[in-house]
Amino acid sequence: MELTAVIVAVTTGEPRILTVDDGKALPSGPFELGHRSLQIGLRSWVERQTHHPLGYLEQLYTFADRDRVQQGGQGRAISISYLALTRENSGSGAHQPQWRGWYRYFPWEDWRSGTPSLIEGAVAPQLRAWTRAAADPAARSERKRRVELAFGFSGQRWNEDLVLQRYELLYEAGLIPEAGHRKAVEPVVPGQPMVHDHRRILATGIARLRAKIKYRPVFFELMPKSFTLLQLQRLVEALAGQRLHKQNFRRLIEQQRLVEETGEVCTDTGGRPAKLVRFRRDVMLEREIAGSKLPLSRSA
Amino acid sequence: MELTAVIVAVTTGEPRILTVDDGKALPSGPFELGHRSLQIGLRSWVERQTHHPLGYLEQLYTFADRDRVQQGGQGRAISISYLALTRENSGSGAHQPQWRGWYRYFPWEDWRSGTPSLIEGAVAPQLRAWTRAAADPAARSERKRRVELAFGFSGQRWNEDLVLQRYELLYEAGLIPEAGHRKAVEPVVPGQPMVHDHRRILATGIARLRAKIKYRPVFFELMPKSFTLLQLQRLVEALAGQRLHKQNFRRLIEQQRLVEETGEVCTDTGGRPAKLVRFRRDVMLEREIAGSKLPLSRSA
DNA sequence: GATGCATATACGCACAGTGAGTATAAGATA
DNA sequence: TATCTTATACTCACTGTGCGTATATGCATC
Repeated sequence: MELTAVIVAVTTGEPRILTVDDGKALPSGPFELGHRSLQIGLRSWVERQTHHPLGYLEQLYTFADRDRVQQGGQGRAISISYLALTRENSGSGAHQPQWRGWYRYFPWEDWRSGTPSLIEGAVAPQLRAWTRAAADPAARSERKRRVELAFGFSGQRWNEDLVLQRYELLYEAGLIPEAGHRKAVEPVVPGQPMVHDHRRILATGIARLRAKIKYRPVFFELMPKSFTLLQLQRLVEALAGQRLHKQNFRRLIEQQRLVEETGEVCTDTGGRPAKLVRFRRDVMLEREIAGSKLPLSRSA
Repeated sequence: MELTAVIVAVTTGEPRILTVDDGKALPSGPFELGHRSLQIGLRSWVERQTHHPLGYLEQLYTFADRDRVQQGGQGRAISISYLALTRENSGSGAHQPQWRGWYRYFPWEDWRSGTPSLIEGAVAPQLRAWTRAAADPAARSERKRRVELAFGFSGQRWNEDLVLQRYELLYEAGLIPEAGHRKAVEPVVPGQPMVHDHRRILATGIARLRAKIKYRPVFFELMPKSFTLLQLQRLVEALAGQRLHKQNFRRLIEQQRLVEETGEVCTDTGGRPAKLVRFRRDVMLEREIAGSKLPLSRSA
């Protein structure tokens, strides 16, 4: 049994993850520690690695497929993955794990400066070729539908949450080196590979985080104690891979009363100094009871 | 390694789960089947049990705590739990698993006929006593806050999604028999216990399902081929444990174009016959790209 | 067969949330 | 001082949603 962790921090506007083996793997290992629960063991392990208190920890998924061969060969290898949010702290030393920007692994996921050029340059044509290569018309239209849905070709908006679906489509289409397709000259989509299914686990983590920030303000775990609203916006944009509307972002944060002013200002913003704010920890919990999208009946 | 499944069906307006051991346990077992993935193995196993195709299957959570002692004593016992949606089919035979209404295990979760009486009768007073029994004022106010949040005392709306939080609070307060608190005469809250942590797994499943129906129409997996809108509403109400506003529910379903008319009507409704509708499978996939709650910037 | 009952279906209205734009404030810098 | 840059305030339109009223259409009953 093995744990794998997607440990996220955002530094200088870039979302990064903690990696080992020169960026080719996520930190993982057999965590047969003496702790009462996996969660607690993982938490202390991550805190030793990052020298930062771990704000948020969440289980992602458990893989236990037969392809995952266990060392020793008896039974299935089980891999439990976690998502953790923290802040980067340059742990020195040669054998320290390293922080890497996550868009290096998924360059097609960063839409902050508009549509990434590799979408039209590499992804779209190769996915279209894969679509055409389907065996029968039914499979072809099914592929077409999935591609259009996940990548927003044909007009739909790009949905930043579908990270995993997009990765799996590319994988299925043989455009991901990890798929290990036979053809030697197989063209692949840019993006650094990882060992085993680590890039898939990372995609799961990014997708989960992107979905989560919409209904729970977990992003505060990634911020310093005090910050400006623009810094917060840049962080959310970094995670979502999308530009946000500045005025509306402020309104959202303010009307939810997520922050309070510290009284100080930050003058190194270039223009008018911005007020520094801090996160109101107490609302984190209030937010929990938020809304439902069911048409509830209060009276009857 | 063990799999545990929360298998849900809704019959005659009651959400039910497949149980074994006279309702005291969820179906589970060491699934060392020859299948490629756990998912596939579990799917075929459930389909054999229910004689129905399994519409929806989702991993819930993996427990691997030290308290869970493995038979044989080596290492942790790992338990992977799944949520499955299907339709009930009375499998005959004496040793067949049995369907049980899930509110038998969580009577405080059914608000369809107003606030359950056991909330004011048993839950609230005992939770208040537990709150008062905290060691210091800080712990007391923390308990108070958590209780008010989860159970909506002090004015907030009842949030039907917080099934797990409520169960864990009651557990922590010693009001759940499974907690195995020392005191022999410990008063407990009504609700049938289960073996091990099965009731906790069930709570996880209910919570996940209640959250899911808000942004993905999974409830169609639980319906027959054709149905009336009121039947669909009753099913959603059964899952959510809440009454819904009829006109708004219809509007919601219609404007999302989730169903189409079959042309037939159902006359055994009592009053004016209702049109029969069927689910439009194709929108299931469109729905995926739905909305984001981030203040996106489309132009800039 | 007229009447009432029960359910289905249609429509209207108020209000909150949200996408998007314009305008003003306040510091830095040439 | 003029200009640039960023911060902050305000407006407006549109949509989603909670909730109520009105109408349609079958059935049971007298």
